[in-house]
Amino acid sequence: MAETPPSMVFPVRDYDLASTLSCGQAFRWEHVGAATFLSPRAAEDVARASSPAGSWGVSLQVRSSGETPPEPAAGTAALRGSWEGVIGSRWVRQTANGEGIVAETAQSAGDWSWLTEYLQTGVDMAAVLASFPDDEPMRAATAACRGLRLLRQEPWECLASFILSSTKQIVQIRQIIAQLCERFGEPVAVPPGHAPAFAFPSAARLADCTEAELRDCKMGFRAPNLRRAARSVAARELDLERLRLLPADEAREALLRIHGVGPKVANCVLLFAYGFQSAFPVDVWVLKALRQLYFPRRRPTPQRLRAFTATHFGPNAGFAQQYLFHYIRLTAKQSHDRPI
DNA sequence: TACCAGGAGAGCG
DNA sequence: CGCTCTCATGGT
Repeated sequence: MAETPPSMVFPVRDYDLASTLSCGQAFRWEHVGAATFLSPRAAEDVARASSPAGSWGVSLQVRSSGETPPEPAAGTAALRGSWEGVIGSRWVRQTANGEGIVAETAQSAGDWSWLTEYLQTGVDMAAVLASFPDDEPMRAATAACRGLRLLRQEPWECLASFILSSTKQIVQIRQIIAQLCERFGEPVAVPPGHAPAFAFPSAARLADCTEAELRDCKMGFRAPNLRRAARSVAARELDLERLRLLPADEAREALLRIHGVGPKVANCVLLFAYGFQSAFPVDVWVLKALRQLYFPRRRPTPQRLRAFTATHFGPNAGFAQQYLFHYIRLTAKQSHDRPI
């Protein structure tokens, strides 16, 4: 008898799975629309607590000073449907229902700590939100992006991904990484009949690639940077695990020594892989948000801006940054969809 | 068609 | 420090 594929329900509130998996922290999650489930049990898990969209995540306490009643943030992706991807060497499908997240794998899932760690389901969002500055921009951002979370990713995949991210649109980063995984990643177990899936290629594997092979994945001038980083990790000149033990500033220094890693990419890795909550990546979008929301009339010098981001947003500045990032992109999209 | 994208590095004043 | 130019590719 074939045993039923593993599935599990994680009860968690204030978790917008769609926004979190698609907002540009990680680049491999695919939305698959209506879920087709491996097992009746998983389908049951999803259906059991399924509820109308409006009642999802209602427990959150943040709202913009007595204005709108709590309802799903405008612009967030549909609650229905699933997200498929690979974490480490495990294929996984995730579906949000009314009470939490239903996860399915293709093979033994062990104790699922690999998934709860990745999703950071144990984070107390009320505490995080309470630590944000009480100003209008943050009120607006947290109200619009309710349930947005930070993932905790594997350092090499995160570093490599963000080396590839510079001056690229998110859709394009996804394409590059998809090709990289398909060509150089180890295949992982998938459900019967499912399209093949691949792990993110190891540093050792990418270190063996020629620059031309990497350029074939359309990464352009980023190819030599990725290759050098891969060789450095593979040769144990750079120990990414060691960085976990360091203070944030020392870990940042180590990352900045990598060719192709500047302040923005270093902060992304500090935040998305190592969980240094103070890291505050400033990309073109966050820069736009900061100027528009906090410095509407004058143009702050880079130095002034650095001082501001280092002090204004508190101990969870990185979290605040992700809310600003998502918020400014939502409003940009909306104004594009429906010009005034 | 132009402009821009989750930048970084090198050269310059 | 702050400015500018280049790098490769494709989306909007």
